[in-house]
Amino acid sequence: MKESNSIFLNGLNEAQSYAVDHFHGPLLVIAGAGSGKTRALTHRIAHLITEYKVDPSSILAVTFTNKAAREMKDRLELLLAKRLSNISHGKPWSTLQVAEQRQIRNRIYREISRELWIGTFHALFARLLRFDIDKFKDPEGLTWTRQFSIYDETDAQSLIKEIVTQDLQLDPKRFEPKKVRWAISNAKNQCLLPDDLVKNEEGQRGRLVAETYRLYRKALAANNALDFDDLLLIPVQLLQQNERIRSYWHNRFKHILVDEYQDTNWTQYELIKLLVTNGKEPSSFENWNNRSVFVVGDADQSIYSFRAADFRILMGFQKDFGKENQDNKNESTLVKLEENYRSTSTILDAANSLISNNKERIDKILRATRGEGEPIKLTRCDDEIAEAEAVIHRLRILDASNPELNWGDMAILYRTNAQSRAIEDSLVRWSIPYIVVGGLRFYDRREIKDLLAYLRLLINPSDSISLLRVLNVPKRGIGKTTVQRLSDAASQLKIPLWEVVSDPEAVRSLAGRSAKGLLIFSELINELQSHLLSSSPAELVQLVLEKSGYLSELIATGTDEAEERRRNLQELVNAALQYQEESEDANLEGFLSTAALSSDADNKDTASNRVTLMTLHSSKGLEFPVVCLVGMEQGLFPSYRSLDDPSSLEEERRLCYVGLTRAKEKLFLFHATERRMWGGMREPSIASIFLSEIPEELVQGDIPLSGGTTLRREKNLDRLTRIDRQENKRSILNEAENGVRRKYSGPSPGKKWSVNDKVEHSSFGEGKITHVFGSGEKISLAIKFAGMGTKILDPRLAPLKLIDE
DNA sequence: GTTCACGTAATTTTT
DNA sequence: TTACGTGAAC
Repeated sequence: MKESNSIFLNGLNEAQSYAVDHFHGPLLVIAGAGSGKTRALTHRIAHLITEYKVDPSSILAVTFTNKAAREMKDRLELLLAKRLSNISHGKPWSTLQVAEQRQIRNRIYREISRELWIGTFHALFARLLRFDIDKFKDPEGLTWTRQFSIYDETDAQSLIKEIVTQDLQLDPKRFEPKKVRWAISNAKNQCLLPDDLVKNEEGQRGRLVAETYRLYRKALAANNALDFDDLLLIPVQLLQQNERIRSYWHNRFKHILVDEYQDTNWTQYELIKLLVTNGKEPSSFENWNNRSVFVVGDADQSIYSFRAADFRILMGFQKDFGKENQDNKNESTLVKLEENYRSTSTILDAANSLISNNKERIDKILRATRGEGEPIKLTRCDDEIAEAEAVIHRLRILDASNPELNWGDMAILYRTNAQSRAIEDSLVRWSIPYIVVGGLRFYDRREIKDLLAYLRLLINPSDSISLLRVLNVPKRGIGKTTVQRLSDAASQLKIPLWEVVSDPEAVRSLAGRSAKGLLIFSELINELQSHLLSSSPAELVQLVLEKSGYLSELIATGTDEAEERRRNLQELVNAALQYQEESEDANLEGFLSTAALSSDADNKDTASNRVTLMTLHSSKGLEFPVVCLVGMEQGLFPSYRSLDDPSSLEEERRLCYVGLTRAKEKLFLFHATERRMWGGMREPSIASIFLSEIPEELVQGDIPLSGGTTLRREKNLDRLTRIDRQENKRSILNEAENGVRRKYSGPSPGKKWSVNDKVEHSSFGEGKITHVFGSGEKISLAIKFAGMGTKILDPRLAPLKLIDE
């Protein structure tokens, strides 16, 4: 069946090759950071199609982000195009004319990539539901149609708030909608229904959460809407209850690949199981002919347990799927990719050492394939402003002294989004181009959400959340009291709000003087609906913009802000056009799904040469030659919520591991001794425990930098600093040398604390100093206490005594 | 019905 | 420090 010497096995190491060539049955690939995981995935798909003659439409590949999906598609297309170029033109891809290349790409698209299902769990199963949700039979009789809306977090929360205040008549201050929403989301991600929650939950509060969950589900159905979690949970229920549909998808998807398997939750796991075994117990599932499930992950990079991900699913993979099969066929179900092609050995040693402090993990190491590189540099700063300046200082030195490095090669990573602000200020001051990933999503801008709400309402008039959003936008003189009266009527009659709004009789009798606006509105919607079948998504966006009066209102306002909004809306038309180009059967439902499920990180264009700012979470799967990791402080990273919970602390440590392993060449760590949390309050902070878990010999320490006070004075000298920037690069380099020299010229006055000293703490007992951070006034110590682990303490405050030997 | 001003709460991480 | 929700004035 298989031709030997597949070109897709060339250039792979033994483990990668084994993974790519695996055909029948389950396989778990433990893939450390930078071990060529995406390479294995794309080569495998190409190999399955070309060597094992697998039909592309029977392949399902699940990624964690849309961006990863796109990258996988692109790389796969290129692999296949190169092969086809050799076969059909007899020459390498790079020597082909542009027209020939395009011709090949088109052919690959038509015959292969169009057929593949590659995407996130949410996107793929939303697609499945667009086929089959009308066949779903809910035990409580709830129904949805294929035109369902997808609610984002805000929509979901307002629905829950309505239930809490209106239906349950509870005080939203005591029974917070946000927390309830979180509890419900958690339940859904563990495959639990309201009834399961009733059984599990003890006490008043738990029962209220379960009741809210039940009502929320009912409300979603009434709006013909699903939240993100439903996109996974409803398919599970549907596949469990409907044997015909289950068999169809089971027979269709013969080869399933899951990336970032450590971050799957139990609902996603259930989906995989249903598709792979057609609902049978996985351990007794035998029929692996021409069928595989191939999961790739790294338990050390599991960072989404707050979203109900559970890396024990990864740890249990071998036990779950076909243990007997393994014995019968003498086939191993595990392969480890441990050779790292990304980072210097210094960076890897640091990461390996850090992660070895975790107890719960699969044993695995990263073997370096590259040179030692430079030491990691650690900088202590006075506060977050000084920290930002120190980071920028670093980047400027690099820019000046390494011609091959571009701004686009550098990334600044942080624990929380709020930390970006101080850094952005500094970047602006030094006129360094940058991009913040993961801030406000394009699709979350007010004007965009307004327009999308119109579109959602057009295809799904039951969607009252969308209706309420646009009913009086732009202003039509429809106020709160009118809306309340109409809503009351709708809920008494148990019909969607739209049916009241669109009934002229009802409007006249209920609305009084806002009747006119309401009539205009329902006429508008009716007219727009008449274009639904004949117009493309982009045309519909344009139509809504014009006919609703949204555009003319913005033009009339004439402010800069209105102009910005107008531009964004134009961008939405472009987004719709792009969607139409990219998808075969473009329709409005599809466009709205794409909009709902896209994230800011997906839109990051790697082409532009800018410094990247993002959270550690969004950095997963990426790599940069230069990485700056800021805010390495107890309470910030690790987050204060994890400080007294060992398993959350382990998750924070994994997050740190992810951060460190993003760096290819140069890694810089920063922490501040004082940080403005919110408002004007400054809070002292001590170095992160993670810093003490990186071997000291890999780190070149502390360059003292001028503090916040000096910088604030400098703000007035903005012009001067700009001039400074124009100066030749040597001055910047001198500055750097000075910085380093300062470190060595000033021996620490707090000399009495040094590494390996034995100390006694009044409550922790005897310990040994493993790290000294800073010096003089700003000193803190990492001390390893017997049986207590390592603590970071400020010796000026902590009851510590030096023990002489 | 609309607008504006004031008070209060918030900071983990995201499909 | 900002962003949001509430309430009272227009």
